[in-house]
Amino acid sequence: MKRAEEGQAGALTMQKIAELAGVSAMTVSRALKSDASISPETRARILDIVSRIGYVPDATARMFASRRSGFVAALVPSLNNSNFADTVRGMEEAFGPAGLQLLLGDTEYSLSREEDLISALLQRRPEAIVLTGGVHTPAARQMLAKAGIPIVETWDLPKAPLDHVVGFSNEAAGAAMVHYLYERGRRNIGFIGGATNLDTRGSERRAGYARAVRELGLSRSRVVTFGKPPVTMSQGGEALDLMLKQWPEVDAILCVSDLSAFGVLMECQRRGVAVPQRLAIAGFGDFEVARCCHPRLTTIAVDCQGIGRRAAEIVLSALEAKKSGEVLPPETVVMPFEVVARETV
Amino acid sequence: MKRAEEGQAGALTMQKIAELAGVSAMTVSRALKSDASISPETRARILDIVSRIGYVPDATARMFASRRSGFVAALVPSLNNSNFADTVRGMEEAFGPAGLQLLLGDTEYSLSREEDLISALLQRRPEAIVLTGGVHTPAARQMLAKAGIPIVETWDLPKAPLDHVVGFSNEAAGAAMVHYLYERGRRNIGFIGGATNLDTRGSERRAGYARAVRELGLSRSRVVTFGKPPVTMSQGGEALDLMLKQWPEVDAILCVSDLSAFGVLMECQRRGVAVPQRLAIAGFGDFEVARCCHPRLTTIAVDCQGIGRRAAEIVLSALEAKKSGEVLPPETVVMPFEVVARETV
DNA sequence: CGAAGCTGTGTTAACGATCCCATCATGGGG
DNA sequence: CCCCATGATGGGATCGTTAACACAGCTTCG
Repeated sequence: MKRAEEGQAGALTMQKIAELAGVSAMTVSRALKSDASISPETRARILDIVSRIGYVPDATARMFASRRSGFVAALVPSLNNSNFADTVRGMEEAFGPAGLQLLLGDTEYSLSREEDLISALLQRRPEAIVLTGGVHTPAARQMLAKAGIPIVETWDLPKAPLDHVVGFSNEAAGAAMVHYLYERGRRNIGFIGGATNLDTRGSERRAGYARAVRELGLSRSRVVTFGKPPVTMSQGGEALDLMLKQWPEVDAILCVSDLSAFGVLMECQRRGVAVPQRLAIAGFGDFEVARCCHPRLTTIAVDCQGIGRRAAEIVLSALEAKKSGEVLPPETVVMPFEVVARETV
Repeated sequence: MKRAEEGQAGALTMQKIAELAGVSAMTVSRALKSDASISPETRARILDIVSRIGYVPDATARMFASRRSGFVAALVPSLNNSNFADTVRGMEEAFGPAGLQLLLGDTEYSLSREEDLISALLQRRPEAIVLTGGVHTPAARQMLAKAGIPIVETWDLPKAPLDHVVGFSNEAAGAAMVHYLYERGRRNIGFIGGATNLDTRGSERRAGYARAVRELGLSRSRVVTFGKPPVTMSQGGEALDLMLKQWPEVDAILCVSDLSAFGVLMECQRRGVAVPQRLAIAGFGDFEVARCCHPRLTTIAVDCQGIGRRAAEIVLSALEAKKSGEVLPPETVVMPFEVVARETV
């Protein structure tokens, strides 16, 4: 019964096509590959039959026979974040045409969840894996090393990379924004970010803030941490309250992301705090909301999609090299970031 | 060389484990399944060896041998949209524990891209497929019917469902918001949405708007369409300009999503248009930005994550039924939506 | 003109797990 | 004491495709 239904599709196999075309299964297989040696006439005849009868090759069997899964695993802290979604899109753009399927995992900013996902995804024998960030559990590092596939860490510049890297220095970005605020005359600069170190990129930005404040000889650092990542817009607003209570003299706030910066901005409007006259606000990530809100948010722009695209290109060339037995030496691509001056500073 | 590296992991097979444990490969297989008939001692001994030596079963081979892929395909119009990202998260929460891996595809609001993705994903022999919306190309419908797997269409209530449905009436939602605006005394209500019919949910909402305007006997409908989906925040602002030029008397605007509504709101602030006194604004989707902006956006809330979770539950029960040869009758789950009154109306 | 190389195709043997059935103990009931 | 049900394990066959090699028929070139 169930068999019969599936029979239509399930029974269709290369062998059947081969019989219809009067060739061997192998020839059908060759007809479906672009680079195989087969006469144009035979290929045309087979492809015609294939399309007319609606045969779809079984990718599972192909993977199994060729020992190539056609998968690339990618882990992001959150899919519900336009920056990472852009990176995923960049990867898809490059992997799709190459016939590679992206296996996505959402770590929810948790290293242990990352470890679980790595172990689960490795069962699928991906041909490469793209990670976000440079911090992983020891078990995860071990599994990855043992997997023997190209690895790309993104969005960060790890001290001890596992393999390839496509990222930028979040620490430098944080410092750069402090310098920008300083240039614009701000002297009492605060920082709002997450309460944990789970978002390592956020922690790096905070470290950059602290370094710059020290370097510039500003009297003290004013840091309000709030909530687990991802830090929400609303939490930005709540953090502003704490910030103003503790350091009423603060005249500029650097936020871990545009989302929290937006929350701060809206809370300022509710309280009648003049932005940027009384308080300057800076974000990170150049989210759409930062370009559109009023006043427009000064922020740091990164080419998120470019990170994904570059990561994918590295994976593709590593896989290409692997065909001829080579192993590409680890490569680190440093992506630029840019302070985007708008209206909140 | 390359072989040698992979040798560590690649050479490990059930046969090896079986030899080490002094049993047959079949017994190792049983030890790794939870419901197989095997003695507790044997299982414990095998599992001990497995974990000590770090053997990871090859999911590809398992898929192939058991004719079960462990995949569920899911197509969304855009990953970079918090509503759909939430739906994906809802699915992941339900599929993960069930050992199913989500294969995600991003249709970019294009039916032909959806068709391509369906054809590509079907090669992976997913056990079920979750789609967004109820409109698909004829070729796509045919492929899906032929695949003989459970299908769930989400985020809409298709007239002719392919199989199961978890959605709500976008048309009714659009109409409901018009009625709400009417109750609040607005009589000159406009609509801002995308210029194409690619976003079928958006088109439905517009249809609901048009119907409600007619029903309420409002003099005319005022529709500004702008850009391809996804309609951005900035496009909302630009559309406001067109709206005010064409119909200066408009006193309320219903937007296809919170993102465009937010763009409208910000543009109002730049122009000094008082919201809601002079102009009421309503959005759709209850995005975080709607909850956090100032003034807070009146919108329509849907349980996006719940849609994903319910869709996954239906898939799981359909797969469960399939084991015993049954085919579940098509089920339609209507999710509620709710007008969330805030400060822009 | 024969050796060598190329092209197009077929044959065979995997790939690594699971399925189905057979087999062998073991123990309880007649 | 024997028979049969039950539980635990093993032995092949098998899933659909591709890799590797074989080979026939041509062309090319010394």
